[in-house]
Amino acid sequence: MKPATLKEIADQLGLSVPTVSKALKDYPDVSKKTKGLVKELAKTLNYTPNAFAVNLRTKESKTIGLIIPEIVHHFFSNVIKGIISQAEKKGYLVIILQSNESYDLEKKQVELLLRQQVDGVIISIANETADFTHLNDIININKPLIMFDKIAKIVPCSKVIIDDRKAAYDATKHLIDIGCKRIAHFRGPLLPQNSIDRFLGYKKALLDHNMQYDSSLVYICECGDNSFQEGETNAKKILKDHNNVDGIFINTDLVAIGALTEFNRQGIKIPEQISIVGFSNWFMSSVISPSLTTINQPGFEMGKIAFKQLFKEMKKLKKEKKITPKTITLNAELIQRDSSKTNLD
Amino acid sequence: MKPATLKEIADQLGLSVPTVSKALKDYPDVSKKTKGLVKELAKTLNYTPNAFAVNLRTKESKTIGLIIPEIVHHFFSNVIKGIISQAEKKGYLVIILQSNESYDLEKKQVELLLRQQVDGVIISIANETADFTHLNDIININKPLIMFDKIAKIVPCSKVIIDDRKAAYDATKHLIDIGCKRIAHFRGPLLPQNSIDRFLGYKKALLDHNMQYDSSLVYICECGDNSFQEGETNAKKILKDHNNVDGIFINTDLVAIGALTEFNRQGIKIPEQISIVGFSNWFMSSVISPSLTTINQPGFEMGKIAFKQLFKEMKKLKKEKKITPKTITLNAELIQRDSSKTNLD
DNA sequence: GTTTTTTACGAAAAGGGTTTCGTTTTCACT
DNA sequence: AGTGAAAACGAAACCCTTTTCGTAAAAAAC
Repeated sequence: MKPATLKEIADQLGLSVPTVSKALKDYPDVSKKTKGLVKELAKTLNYTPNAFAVNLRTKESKTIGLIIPEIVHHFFSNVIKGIISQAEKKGYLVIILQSNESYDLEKKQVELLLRQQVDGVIISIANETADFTHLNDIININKPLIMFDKIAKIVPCSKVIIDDRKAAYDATKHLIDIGCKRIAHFRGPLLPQNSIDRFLGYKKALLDHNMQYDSSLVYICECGDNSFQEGETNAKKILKDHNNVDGIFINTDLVAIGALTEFNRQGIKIPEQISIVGFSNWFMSSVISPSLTTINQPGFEMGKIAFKQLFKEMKKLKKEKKITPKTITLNAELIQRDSSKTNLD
Repeated sequence: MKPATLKEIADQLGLSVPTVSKALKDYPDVSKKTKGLVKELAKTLNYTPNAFAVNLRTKESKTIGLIIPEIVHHFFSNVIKGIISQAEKKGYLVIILQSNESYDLEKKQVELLLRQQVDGVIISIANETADFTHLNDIININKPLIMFDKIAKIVPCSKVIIDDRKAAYDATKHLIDIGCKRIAHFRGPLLPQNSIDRFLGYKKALLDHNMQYDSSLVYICECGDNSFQEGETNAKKILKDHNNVDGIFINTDLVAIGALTEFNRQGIKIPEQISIVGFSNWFMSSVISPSLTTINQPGFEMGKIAFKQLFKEMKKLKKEKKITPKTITLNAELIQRDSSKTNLD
């Protein structure tokens, strides 16, 4: 059951290969009669063009690459879903790779994707990544690159993000509004832009409302594989070190849920004694008890928009040489739940 | 910055294209001196072979396809991770598509993958899928196919599964062992083999232990996008219809968590009044309260093994024509947590 | 010094399609 | 009948690499 080729169709009809090719693609210089014959035979032979040959000629693979730090992750899997759904509509397939938050892996994977001649790349960079030559390589061979969520400002490509600083500001302000007097922050790693921005938003909200910023109230989490445990650990630490904390803004939901679990275990009342606000709105957060106040990070939409932008740029690069990078900022709203009910009423 | 080709290297060194090609691949009929020159220039020009041309020649894409019903899903994202991690080791890339539990989409996606000439396919079929010609098509063009989790027994390909019937039997027996007298079952849709098997395991456990099987205690869930809501709905129903139920075995964790949430809301004590056992061991299940007793379904490992089997078959099909399908059954253990503590002590 | 073997390279075909350009055929118009 | 244009097709080049096979030059054997 070998797939049929143009040559076979041509031979059977006494035509040449180019004519058959053109007939199938409705070129104007093929007669209607011939087109009919060709298309009919193509159908009965179940002809599909050999993608390898087409790719070689057209220099397009109709495939894009996606690199993310972690697949088993509510936010990222939503992004994947958004990208795939949109890509499918436009006839593109998506190759997914996982960097495991490792710079070395990320670099290798970019090379892999370029070798496989993907038409474009979408990436959320690893926490470790501080050197961006592998990303600039993509841009230099004139392939479009889109960064989302964890981006690097220096890299001259389009980006899809939320306003992390504002969202963090809102989250912290919410804690202030409900009466928290001493607000801690579990921040993410030092490098990623989004964890920096969330920290800055937290800090600014404090200062804007005449509250003291105390660096000893800021705990760092790796936010990697064992985020949940980090939440538990830091919850223990904070109870020991700062028993007067009455609010915590936490960099990501999974850590927040870990902390919440530990507080529950120790009999600390949430939100009466400590209010908690997470970040990302994992599905889980609506289900645990108490349910978690958090920032909704629209993963599915980010994925869709990231692909749409990539598609635009792929199209544009066929005609022109340069594209002007664009940064798209999506809205991220606070979702108020039980972990931060006001104690002022 | 166009990538270098063999021709460019050949021209610069005054050699022919075939010689350069052979030099890079250490053919014995190229002198050491020439090899040295070629490899050096290849490095400075940053040569990488054009994948399109290689694919066309070798008829391999070093790419496999993966079709799953839903990406935002703890079990499936773990499978994806397992497959990708293993594929990367062997130099394969993975194209992921999502069927959304739709037969039509699944069919189209198989066609897409075949057109893109993937070297093999791994699939967990949609709930809707009852016709398997699209899958047999893959086998007929002599490409290896692996089914996992949601399989179809009729399709002559290798499969990676757990023993759903035994696992369900164990889950139900656990409920019997801790003293439940009237055990309900929230089952999955009617078609998928695994939801049938789980139902049969439930039934057999009842009969083996002299308990009456009552079909009115079996509720059907679609287990699709709104599994959680289905859990809530069915929990409400069962409270109205059968207020003497004291144990439920539920087809999947997400539904179980929905039910649990509803019971919590209505003040039903878990496990004192009703014991619950889920299926799959989502991460969430260990975190909610009470934590959920469940069956651990090893997604990551299933993914790894599925790819390993696919790899074996891809290798084998290069030499021989036929492969003999193999079914690999993994172990799935009961994880006992708080939603089913014994009330017999 | 001639024959045989080995070494080192290149020509050519193949893989399957796309696209440009030229050629033949057909038809319309004077 | 003669000219010009339009219609319908095919030759050839191209995309880049791989592999078989043939050949020339160099080395070894007699």
